[in-house]
Amino acid sequence: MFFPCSSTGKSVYPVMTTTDYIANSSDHVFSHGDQSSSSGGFLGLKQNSGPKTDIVKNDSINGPFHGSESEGKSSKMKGEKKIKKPRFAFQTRSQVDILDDGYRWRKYGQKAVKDNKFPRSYYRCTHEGCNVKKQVQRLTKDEGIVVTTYEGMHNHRIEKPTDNFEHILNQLQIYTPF
DNA sequence: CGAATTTGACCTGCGC
DNA sequence: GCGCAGGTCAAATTCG
Repeated sequence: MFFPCSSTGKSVYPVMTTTDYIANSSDHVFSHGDQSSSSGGFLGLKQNSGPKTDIVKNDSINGPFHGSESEGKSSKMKGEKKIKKPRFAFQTRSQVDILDDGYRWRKYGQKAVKDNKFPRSYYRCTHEGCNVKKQVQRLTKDEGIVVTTYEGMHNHRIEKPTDNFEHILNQLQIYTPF
């Protein structure tokens, strides 16, 4: 296991899913045939079987995320929150929630969601000026799946040299039309 | 001792 | 207008 999360030998593999399902809350997106795991390693980017790799992301109108950072932190984040930031989610097959992707995340909240019995965790990138957020949620349907939703883009280099995962992220950025 | 996590309160958007 | 659901803050606590 050469993943950063080494300790627990989890298998992170396919990267895909848009953020549509989050906005529309349509569950059909989850019905991918995940049994295709272990198909040529974790790097499911090569949609060989055709199941995943649907990075489409729907940042709707606003186009690129220029306003991702610098949110109105005046008092309690009021106003100027109209622009929705582009978000995109991955589904990962993992036994642990903490998917260490090489960045340093600080947890700032945890909430129970209505449909899922598992709580959702909110993380924020600790890098100065990098307000990238992500949330991790485990599916009630099958707890082997963890959905990680990223919000925003890192404006700095990866902090932890994690072997080849940086390469994966690179590909991700290529796939994402930002 | 500083940084990260925990956890309940608080805020906001949305549907009724 | 109210209540619910989701998202964030911040004080206290734990961890390294």
